[in-house]
Amino acid sequence: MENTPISNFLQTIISDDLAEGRVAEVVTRFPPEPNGYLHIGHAKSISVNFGLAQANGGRCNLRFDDTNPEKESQEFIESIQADVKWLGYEWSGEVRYASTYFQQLYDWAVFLVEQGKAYVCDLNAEEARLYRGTLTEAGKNSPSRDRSVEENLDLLERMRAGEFDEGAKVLRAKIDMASPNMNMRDPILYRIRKVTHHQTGNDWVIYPTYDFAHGQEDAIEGVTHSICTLEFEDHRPLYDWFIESLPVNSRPHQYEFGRLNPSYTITSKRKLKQLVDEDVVIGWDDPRMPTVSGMRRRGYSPTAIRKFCDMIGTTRSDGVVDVAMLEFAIREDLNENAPRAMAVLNPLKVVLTDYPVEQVEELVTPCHPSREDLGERMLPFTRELYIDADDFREEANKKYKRLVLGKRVRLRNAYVIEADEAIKDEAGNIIEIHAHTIPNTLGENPEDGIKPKGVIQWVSAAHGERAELRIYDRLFNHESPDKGDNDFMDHLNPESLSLVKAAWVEPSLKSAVPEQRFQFEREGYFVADRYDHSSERLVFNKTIGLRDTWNG
RNA sequence: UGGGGUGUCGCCAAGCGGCAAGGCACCAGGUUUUGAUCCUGGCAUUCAGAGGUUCGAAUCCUCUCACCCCAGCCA
Repeated sequence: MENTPISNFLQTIISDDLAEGRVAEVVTRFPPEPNGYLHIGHAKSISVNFGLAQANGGRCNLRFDDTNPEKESQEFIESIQADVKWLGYEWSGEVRYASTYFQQLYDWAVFLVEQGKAYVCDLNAEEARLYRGTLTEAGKNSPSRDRSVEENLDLLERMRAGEFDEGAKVLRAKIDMASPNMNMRDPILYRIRKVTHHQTGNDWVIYPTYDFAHGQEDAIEGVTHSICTLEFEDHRPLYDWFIESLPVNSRPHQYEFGRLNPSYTITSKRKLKQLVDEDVVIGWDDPRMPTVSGMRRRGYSPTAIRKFCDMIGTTRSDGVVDVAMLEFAIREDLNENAPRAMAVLNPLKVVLTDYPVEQVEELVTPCHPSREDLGERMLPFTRELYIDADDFREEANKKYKRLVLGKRVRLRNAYVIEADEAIKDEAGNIIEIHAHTIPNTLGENPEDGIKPKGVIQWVSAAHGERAELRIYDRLFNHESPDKGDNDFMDHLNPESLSLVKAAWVEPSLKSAVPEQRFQFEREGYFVADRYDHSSERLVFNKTIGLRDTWNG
């Protein structure tokens, strides 16, 4: 992958550290907890961490922060690895797990106890909350705070041995219950959880908390720049406290950046899970989901997602990014790289009355207007065709550039035709158009000088293929669905999915393979569904429409 | 109201004492067998606000205001 030059506050810090010799090699890490699928916000974190390592000749680890077995699973571990790979990144060495450091972490906990810097606390969760104080009032010391080192050592060992019930005891750091930073009020290092861990099985009944684990994991791996989001800023003093209190063999530093908030979307794992659990969407990889796997199924490319992350930059300010930028990124990639094809979503039959009944012309057409390397495909042209019902009107003003009775239009990549008659049923609905071709207009303008004003797509009625088209729109119709008093469930877009069960598409599409992307001309970008599409059943998902500046 | 942060065009974002990059969006033209693409031009006398320092401030100082995060044995 190309090393695009990055310029942001993190790169500045790294450049200085390298220049001053504070670090010899840049080591970062992407540390997801395997308790859900990756979403666009994670994609940004991945882009930041892997991107910085790449740009500075360093390395980036993939490390599962699996310190809370209750919420985690192997399913998520696998999906996360697949997503990172799909995005085009390669982690350094083997996949890491916080759980492989559990023994080291425990040894360090013992060390803190021996130093008189940690103690076993008997307060239950409710009591601990009361003792913690509030944002404006100092907390009170736990009655367990002054236990002897010997007693603490004994109790900790027995916690590990499973002698106590869940919640009965915790190990806490002895720092300062009056600290204005809540994280420093004797934070919890270990809690008792008698559950099977997806990696370590039943080896442990006590598990380290994020705070006690994260910085030490970084130190063990030699991470130099531990990059996370802004909400962890208050944890940095604690992160440093552990690193300075423990005999670790490297000195990582934590830096924070502002998390990504795209408009019209939510990125809370809890809320995304709710959408899945309540069947609002069909799963984590529903094409409407802002998950990496959802965007993949929707037709977004890794290139576009990475481009988007580069476009929005990395800063410490917290804002809402217009999804139009994401849409721009995917259009830019697909405009350049997606082969063109024709599809008719709302079919209206056209009979070319002057065209021989049995005749079939094989029109060889480029797959892309400027990319010759994308090849050609064959378009069969016949007497009966389908065009989109929206592309015909009995009468219209001059702004309308499609087919009108008595007027001409260009059939894309084929002839100019002129509409003669609209055939209607008893109810007055137009069911068929009779038209005729203008001679010698294949690749040429009409000889009489009367040029058609517009161009429309078409599919041969005799050769077209039926296809199911899934038309997606944004999942929410509110710019910030979950900000302030908003209940995101109140802002679901009822039209986020509409099915076109029987569109007509050009025959070349029969050979499309799952995940192949196309531009259906004048309609938008579509991708053959990753799971449901086959040559026997054509299924395409709409990724994004073409930019539309026509307000008529 | 304790602590930690952030405030530069509708949105994102450069800028780090010398006189406001860029992208998205938008608007106006041009090209065009996709009302797409592409091309050209427009789009902050002003940097949350008020004072101050300075020949000179978005950049330094002071105060004010707004918004975000923190009281999980979640991460």
